Order: sequence, then C-alpha cells, then structure tokens
Amino acid sequence: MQLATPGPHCAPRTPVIARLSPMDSLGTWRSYEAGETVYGQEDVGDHWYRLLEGAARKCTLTSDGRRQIVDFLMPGDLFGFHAGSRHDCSVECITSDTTMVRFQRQQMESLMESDPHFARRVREIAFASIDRMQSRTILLGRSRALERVSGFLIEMVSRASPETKGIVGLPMSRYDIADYLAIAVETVSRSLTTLRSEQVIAFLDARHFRIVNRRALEAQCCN
Amino acid sequence: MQLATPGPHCAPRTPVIARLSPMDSLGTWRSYEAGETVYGQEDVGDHWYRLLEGAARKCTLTSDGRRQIVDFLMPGDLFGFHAGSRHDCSVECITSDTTMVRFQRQQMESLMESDPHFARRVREIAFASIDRMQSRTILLGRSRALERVSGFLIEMVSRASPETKGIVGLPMSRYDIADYLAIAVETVSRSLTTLRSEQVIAFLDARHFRIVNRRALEAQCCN
DNA sequence: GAAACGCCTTGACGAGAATCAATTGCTCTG
DNA sequence: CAGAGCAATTGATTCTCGTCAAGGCGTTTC
Repeated sequence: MQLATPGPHCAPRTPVIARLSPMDSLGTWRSYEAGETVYGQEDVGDHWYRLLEGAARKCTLTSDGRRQIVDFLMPGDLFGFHAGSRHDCSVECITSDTTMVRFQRQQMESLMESDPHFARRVREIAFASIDRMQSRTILLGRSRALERVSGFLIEMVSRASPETKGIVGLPMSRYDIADYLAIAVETVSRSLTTLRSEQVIAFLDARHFRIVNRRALEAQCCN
Repeated sequence: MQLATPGPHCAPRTPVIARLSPMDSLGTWRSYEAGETVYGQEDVGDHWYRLLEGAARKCTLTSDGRRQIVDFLMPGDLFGFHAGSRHDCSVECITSDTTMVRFQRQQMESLMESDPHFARRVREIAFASIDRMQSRTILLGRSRALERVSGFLIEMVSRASPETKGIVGLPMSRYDIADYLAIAVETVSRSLTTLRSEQVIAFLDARHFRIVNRRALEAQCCN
C-alpha cells in the first residue's frame, strides 16, 4: 500500500497493495465519474479510502480562489485519515471509472486496537507520508519551474504501471499539474516545450510521453 | 505532545506534553549548545527525540547548497521518526541550553506493540504532523512573501508560552526564517519593515515583537 | 575601548515567473 | 459535420522577489 509522490528527494513508495488488500473486504466499493467529488473540504472525516483504479486529486481552495493540489492519488493509495475530525482537503476524481474502497474510521480504529500488526502497518504508511510531504516541502520551497516539472515527470514515471513499456500517461490536465507544482499553467506548458525541444522527453499526444534522455531529465532536478 | 507549526490553514496543536511525559523516563536526557547538531542528514535514524527546552531547526541541504528548514522544533515536540531507516533532515539547536530526551526506536516499537494506547497516541501525533505538513504545502505553494511572513508570525504567537503577556520571542535568526518560508533574507526583512510601518506589529528589539493589529495581520494570510 | 564579526536593514537592479491576450487543437454534442 | 467549449500552446507585458552591494547596529574579543 502506498500513499503518494516519490521522485527525487522523496521516500520510495513500497508497492504493498497486496499486503493490505485483505482489508478491502472490510470496506464498501464504489465507482466514480471524472470530476466527481469523493469528499469535500470541511466534510466530516469519518471514513478512510483506498483508491483501486483510476486517479484522483487531493486539493484545497483558499478563500481568494487559489487552488493547491496537495497530492495525486493513484492505485493502491490509502487516504482520508486525519488528526482532527474533519477533512482539510477535498478529493476529486480525475478519470472516469475511478474506483474506491471506503472504510469506517471507527472500524479501522478498533482493528488497530486489537491487531498490533495492522496498527504498525498504518503507522508505517503515516510515517512514509510524512517523509514524502517533507520532500514536497523542499520541492515547493527550493526549486525553479523547470526543476519542478522535471521532478514531476520522474515521479509520474516511477508511479506508472510497469507494463506500459516506457509510455507514461498523464491522467491529469495541465491545470492540475500547475496547481500541484504551484506554478502557472503557462509555465508548465513552456517547461514541457523546453524539455521536448531539448530532446529530453517526447510526446505521443498531450497526455502521453516517453523519456528520451533520462540523465538529462534527472540533471534538471534539485537533488 | 505536539509536533509543530500551526497558524492559518494549520491543524491546531494540542498541548499534551503532560499526557506523554511519563515516557520521558524511558529516554536519556541531554543539553546542547547553540548551533550544535542533534543528528545529521543521512544519519541512521534509530532514535526518537523530544525537545523539552529551547528551540531547534529541522533542515535539509540540497546538493547545490540551498537550504530548506522543514520545521522549527519547540518544547513538547516529538521528532526523529521515519518510514525509512535513515534521517532525511538534520536537526540543529538554535538556542543554548536546548535540552532533549532521546529514546531508542526499538524500545518505542515494542512499547507500541504491547500498549495500544501508546500506539494510538503516536498515531495521532503522526496524523497531526501530516495535517500540518499539508498546511505548509499550501503556505509554500500559494502565497506571497508578505503572506508567508504574516502567517509565520501568527504561528509563532500561537506557539509562544502564554505567560509572556503579548511579547513574543523569535529564537531564530532572519536567515532561519527565510529558509523556513523559502524566501530571501532581504525579503523577510522588508516584509517585517512593511508590517511594522503599517502598525501591524511592533518590535522591542530584532528578536522580540508584539502584535498591534491582529485583524490586519490575519488579513494578510492566505486563508 | 577599538576592532572584528555576525546579524539586520535598505537600496538598486535584473531575472524568472505571473498575468494578460490570442490562437490552435481536441472532444463532445446535437 | 458544424459549432461550442475546454485544453494546450505561444507571445507580450508586468510584477514580485532574488541577487548584489553597502551601511548600521549590537555583541564579542582582546
């Protein structure tokens, strides 16, 4: 089971979907349309979720309309847990046929209480999440636009399912990428154009790319 | 027990030092000088720590010399836990006579294994930490220099010990603040000057201030 | 007490990215 | 297939903040 975003400066995601999948029988399944909201900012957070298929974005909206995508959620990711009783982000699906399993928070709590092994697993996930958030702090704090975009592409490659033979899909729009990296859409577009014209990456279409020069791509990153 | 940084967009810090202080008897005490390193980036992370007195900074250095302060550590904060086996940040003391308790990770693990209540407490701390890191993502992603500095001041006020009657100390240098907010020192200085000249805050000296117009200060923040 | 040093502030300038504006391309719908 | 509407790209301009430079203030040291 994973929580999110690796890449340079990021803790590795351990692909442990299988390890925790027994828990999936405890939850309820559901499929969502593209753009559909799983839960809203300020909603009561009495459920945990695991994304099985598709992609989603976890984001907040500031009072003056600026949006920040805190994380992209991909197959295997567990999310929805908090210290407080309410969510601080909303989660919206990016692709259609995104499927989730939903768990009751109470049930998770009592399971952790009775099963130290499960509790430990959740703790590991939480710690990994902290590590990754720290990496993201560095990315957002100390890097230029081109570094961010390069780091993002590397991250997407490392999260892609391995059977795609080098072709990596970007389920999210350029706007989503912009709000994830905290730069303007136009800057995302320009950075991608730069990388393409320097033969670092190649696009099949706007949503599918391939790395041409991995070394050059990694050289762009801050770490 | 707390982990760090509240402020706008931040999860509240529950002051629960007392609640976990029994654990302090399990660790070893130590006092540090200003500037002293508690542990370095890449060090083996087989200990947890709790800061009792003073202040410290948790930071990373990128290969090209840029520094990012991930968090300031204040009395009551627990830190040093990770998913991996190594630290990804270094921790350095800011003030002299900073005192810490150090715990063996193994001992913590077995305590959590045998004591579900303690395990739960640690989990809460981890979740709270995730909440705060998310808030920080928003701060670093979607805000201007003045907003960051304002948010930082509010955060410092909320973390200050209550008996100071409105006078809040800043143990860290302007350089530390700059690397925490991911802006240049000069920009920190200019922002503080702006806030001072607009009668939002007042300084006793460079390291002690007082809020004059709280409403105006909060209005600067992004949330 | 003078010199040296680090910390903080202020000013001038320039770089990088945001914003504004316009065009193209793609997809969905009727 | 045409038109609407959104996604993506590109260009022109503006603006915030980083960088460079210099000076002030406070503290330490001998």
